[in-house]
Amino acid sequence: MAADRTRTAIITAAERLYAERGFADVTMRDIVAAADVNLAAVNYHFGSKDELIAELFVTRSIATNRERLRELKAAEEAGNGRATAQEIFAALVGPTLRGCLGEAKQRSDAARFMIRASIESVPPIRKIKNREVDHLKRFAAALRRTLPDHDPADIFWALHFALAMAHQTIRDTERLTRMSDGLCDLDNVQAIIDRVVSVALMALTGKPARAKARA
Amino acid sequence: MAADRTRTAIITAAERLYAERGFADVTMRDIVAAADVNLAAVNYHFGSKDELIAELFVTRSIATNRERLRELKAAEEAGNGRATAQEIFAALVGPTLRGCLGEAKQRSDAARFMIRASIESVPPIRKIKNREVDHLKRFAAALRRTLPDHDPADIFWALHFALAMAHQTIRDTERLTRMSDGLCDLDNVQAIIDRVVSVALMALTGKPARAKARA
DNA sequence: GTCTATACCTCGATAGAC
DNA sequence: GTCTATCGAGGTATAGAC
Repeated sequence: MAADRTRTAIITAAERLYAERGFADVTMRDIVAAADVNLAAVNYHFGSKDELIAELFVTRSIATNRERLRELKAAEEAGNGRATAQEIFAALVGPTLRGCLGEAKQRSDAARFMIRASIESVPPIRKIKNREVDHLKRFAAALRRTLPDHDPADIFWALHFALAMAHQTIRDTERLTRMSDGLCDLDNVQAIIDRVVSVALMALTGKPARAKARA
Repeated sequence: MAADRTRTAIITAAERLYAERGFADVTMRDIVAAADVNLAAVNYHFGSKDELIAELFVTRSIATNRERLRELKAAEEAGNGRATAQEIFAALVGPTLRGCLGEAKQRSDAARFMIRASIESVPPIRKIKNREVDHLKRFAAALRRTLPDHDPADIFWALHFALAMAHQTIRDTERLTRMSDGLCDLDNVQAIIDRVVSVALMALTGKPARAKARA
């Protein structure tokens, strides 16, 4: 239990510092100072700096992925086993976008940490993302159930593009704001989700999205 | 001239090593050993490791941006001052995708370096990318000339999405391949450009792209 | 099993000789 | 311009206290 306290203190301090200052600027000595523990405690509990970062990222990723699957299941149950393509894309990009965009003031350390992870793409996190494939295959499978006549390759491309748009929007919020001189509204998260989903749908079907597929 | 030789040797060796092994695994001592120069030479000629990386990236970026603008101008001249939206998007994403995708064996160090830069997004390179805004505004301006009745915000969103799709395709080639079990063809670069452009167009106009706007 | 003090090694940077 | 020597910072490893 004393062990738990130290471990938790490290996790909390590390997530906060990385969220605030990014991965490049935070050293292990910074973290242990903030957590008020000994330098060697990080290696004892996590093995290495990279494994600490990996654990932080995995914890938050699991939460996001769970929320994605929850939305997917809910849509499938509401549709008697078939979600609409629109709902599937929304389940994929909605949780991430809702977590990372919106009013900056009230953002949690967890949300800001995930934004950093997206922007800075440090080696331990890259390795984990490469294993995200199985999770994505579930959304591909859902789309194939809904659109059995579609070319499977087009389905994968559409998923790939949906993720691309969502992640780049999180990553390059600032560039989009500056390029558009503030014209692109990045506070209305639902509007952004709708936009990404609608483009992903068009990528898939070659047609503009109908406003509402099901009430 | 002796100075030039040293400087060039460092640049060549650094680009090759970064291309081969990524930024995280290559130290300055690796670079100077490969270039057969003294350790202090890097700091003398470039100031710091980060400035060396920045110079490598800027050099290659300028080449890409020049090619983008060349394509844009060519299309505008062919269209008497107005390029089609299709041509504008193609000018934006074509040079990058042609440089970074396609047959892996014949990829130059320069191309592989740019792929690494895209994937690993190391601090000095992030800083430079943030100044890319002026370049993008030229493409926004071209689109506004071609589509004067469109909502400007939609134009910026479409440009943002086009870049997102292109960069993610370069960055996550492997994930897309694995997710689709090899079904998505990443060797046919022109087909990928067409796909990205067509989705960007739909994002902009809300309609599927016509096959050829102008012969 | 948990934690601490401390030493080690690699890396980027720099001062000063040539 | 180039080189040697060395410094400080950062991540890691270990020996031993509790």
